[in-house]
Amino acid sequence: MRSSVRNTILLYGSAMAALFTGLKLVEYRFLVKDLSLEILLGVVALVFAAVGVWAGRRLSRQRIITGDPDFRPNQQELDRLHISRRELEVLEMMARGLSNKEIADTLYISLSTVKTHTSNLFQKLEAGRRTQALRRARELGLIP
Amino acid sequence: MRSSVRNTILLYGSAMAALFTGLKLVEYRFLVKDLSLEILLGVVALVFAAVGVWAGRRLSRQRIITGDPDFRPNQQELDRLHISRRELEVLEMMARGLSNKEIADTLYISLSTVKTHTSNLFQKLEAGRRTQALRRARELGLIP
DNA sequence: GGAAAAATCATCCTTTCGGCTGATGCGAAA
DNA sequence: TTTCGCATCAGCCGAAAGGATGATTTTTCC
Repeated sequence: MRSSVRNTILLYGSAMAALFTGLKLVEYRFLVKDLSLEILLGVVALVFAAVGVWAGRRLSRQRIITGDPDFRPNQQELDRLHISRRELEVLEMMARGLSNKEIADTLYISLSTVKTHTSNLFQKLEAGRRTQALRRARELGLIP
Repeated sequence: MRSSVRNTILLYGSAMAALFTGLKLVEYRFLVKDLSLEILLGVVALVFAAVGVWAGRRLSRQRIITGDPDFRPNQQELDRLHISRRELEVLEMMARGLSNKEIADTLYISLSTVKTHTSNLFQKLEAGRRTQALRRARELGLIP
């Protein structure tokens, strides 16, 4: 697991533990009667669930559908050019008009990583900028 | 005629007149025998012809073929969006992967003018960057 | 288990892009 | 003659893109 992801999980785990401990202390210290134990646990459960959903999505980094479900990239050209699965994902995002930052946010990776992928793509497609890369990718049948 | 174009023609005209006058002076002053009059006139003719070709292209600013001779842009959409002839030309250049500077050099206009056209195109196509504009233009059938 | 490929991330720097604002001239139509 | 659309041009500024260089970790395959 990438260090930044691990750090994020550790950070959130610690934060959750601190929050839970704090709530427990509040419960013991003041013994608030109209806020029952069930409600407290419900709040904690909600917060944990939300964080879990976010962490789960980040860990899985599911592939975003490009919007043309019937299109299949030319596997032969992909193999010939040695375009990896991740590079193709970034290429599809570019084809949708996304900026590098938007691609990073969508795929839950850093801006630096996106720039590495786009730079590698430019080399493989013999392009110097994204409009050229997209034109060539379409000619080769890599994107719709 | 734009002031910059007029200035260019005046500049070249003056330069040509000065060159011709200078050659005439050289001819009278030294009477170089091994360089006949015919050769001098030939050199002058070549220079003038080259400049004339360049000036002629610049004045006419002929439309550059995009490379898909069978494609016809959707005239209905062009009219509906009020995309002018020049804006369409710039759009086609963008679709070929050219930078703004390259478009300016190709169409013999300034970088500022290209930026004005691309900005207007973005507004009409409801895009914020050229990859979005190109995607939308293709969807509307404005470019191949 | 080890090697290679893939994926990830960072930093620095230059160039390009794009928004904003402002401007002038030409040609056609009213 | 005036108005309007189009084409042209400029400058400033911040953001984004892209090249170069370097690095570590994970995944895959032998």
